[in-house]
Amino acid sequence: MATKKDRLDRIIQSLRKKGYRLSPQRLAILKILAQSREHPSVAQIRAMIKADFSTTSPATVYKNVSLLKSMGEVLELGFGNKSSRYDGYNPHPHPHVICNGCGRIVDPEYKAMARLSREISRKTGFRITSHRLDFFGLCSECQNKKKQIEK
Amino acid sequence: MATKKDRLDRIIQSLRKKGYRLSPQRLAILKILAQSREHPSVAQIRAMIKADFSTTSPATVYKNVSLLKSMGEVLELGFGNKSSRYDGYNPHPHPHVICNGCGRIVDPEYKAMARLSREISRKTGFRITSHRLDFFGLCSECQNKKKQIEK
DNA sequence: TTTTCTGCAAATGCTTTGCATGGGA
DNA sequence: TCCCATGCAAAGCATTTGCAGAAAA
Repeated sequence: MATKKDRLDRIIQSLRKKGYRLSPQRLAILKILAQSREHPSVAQIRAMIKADFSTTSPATVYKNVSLLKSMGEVLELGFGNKSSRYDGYNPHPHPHVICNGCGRIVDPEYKAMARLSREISRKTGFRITSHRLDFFGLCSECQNKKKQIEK
Repeated sequence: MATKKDRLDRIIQSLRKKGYRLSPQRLAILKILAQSREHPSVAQIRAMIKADFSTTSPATVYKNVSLLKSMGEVLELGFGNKSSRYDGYNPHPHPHVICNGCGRIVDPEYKAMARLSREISRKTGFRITSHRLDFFGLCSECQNKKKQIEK
């Protein structure tokens, strides 16, 4: 599947065009964000590159994530207390389903948000520019684990 | 309209039943949360009671909000960076429309979330227990202010 | 060589916790 | 009187910022 590589290349071109450099650390972070569907946190990104770059600081990861966010190449999913998760695979607003057990985040199929957004705009008078739709619950694995414990 | 008072009384009864006390500060915080539709932050609540209780600490407001949250009487709207906003008027999940200009939060009418939630559950295998739907944009007043500036 | 990037440490901002004092019931 | 609640101060955490040295281009 060429899509993932295309996405990575696109971001790399965009960085080059704007005069940013491609350090090995930046490239590693970039690959994770552009190619994984895991919606990783900064700590998770840091853990994933630890084998190759053991001294990479949280600050470096934060700075790179912020840069990509400001370029519109990464979507931040902030939560009240827990740390933010990042989506560089699909950086445009879309629904997320979040497991309260294991913390995994998946993308369900759902296409009707644009229509709903227009409806809300009409009802409230707001000019709506973005949205956020999250569902919280237990994934099937965590449901099973819970059943095991209850036995 | 008796609804607002009813809601306040209901919470007061619930607190009494559980052995919690009704300090004047707690009552003031409670009134704001149960009766206003402003979705205030802790800082805003503190500002609103300042005239009557000038020495009330943030900790006290946080403790009261947390207590009401744990009783299911207040809904917390957490954001990534900004401070949380609280809804004690309608503590059950419902859509919010948030102005990026002035920070106001309003409740649009929308009833179809239960159906959507079931659809997502079927598609993903999650057992969904809660959700969050936010729209971001500019309220009509902030749209007008923006136009004034652009002239 | 120039300028950006990294990574340490310090700073920030919201929220929570600990604890002595105050005050409902 | 008995505990719970308040409010100060300190601690916690995620994130941001400052800066000197490292390293892309």
